[in-house]
Amino acid sequence: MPMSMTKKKVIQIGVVSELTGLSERQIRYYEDRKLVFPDRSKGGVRKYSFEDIQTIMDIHTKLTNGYHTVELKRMLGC
Amino acid sequence: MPMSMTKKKVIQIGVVSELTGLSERQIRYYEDRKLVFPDRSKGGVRKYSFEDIQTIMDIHTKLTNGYHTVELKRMLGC
DNA sequence: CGTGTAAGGAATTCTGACACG
DNA sequence: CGTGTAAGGAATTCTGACACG
Repeated sequence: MPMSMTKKKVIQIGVVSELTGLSERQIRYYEDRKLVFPDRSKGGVRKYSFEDIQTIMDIHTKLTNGYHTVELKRMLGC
Repeated sequence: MPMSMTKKKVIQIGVVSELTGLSERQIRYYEDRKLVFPDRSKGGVRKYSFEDIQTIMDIHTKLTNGYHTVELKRMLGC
């Protein structure tokens, strides 16, 4: 039953921003586009996992390569 | 050069409190006693690693077993 | 000694919107 | 479309102190 560390949602957006080099705006936008799914604290603060950070960096790379968020969403279940 | 995830200081005290079941007061006290060494954000907010969380739980267990923080500090370099 | 708490301030995050295009 | 920004409020964290003992 213990969840692997990579999937534990414990990191706040400020740290994610530092680790990825992306703006909080970008990170929140990817969530808006249904590409990342952070948890929320009782107060509504977003919590990400290390896996989410990987995903976010991947999203940004693909956007840089010309993809659109809608296409990335389609690619999800593959 | 990449640091292992277990040592990345990215978790704030609120989450550490949830994961360990300890109060923030207790967690801060262990730092005061030089038993844990979180990083700090520019604004002074504490950031812990998964390894720190292990350490904190271990400290609390030992305190429960009758040890004192001073003794735990001595045990550190062994 | 190790921990609880009330106190006031500061850092961090949140949302919705306007902007560009 | 994807991202920047200013705006105001809310959640979270910080420190130093008093308390018990």
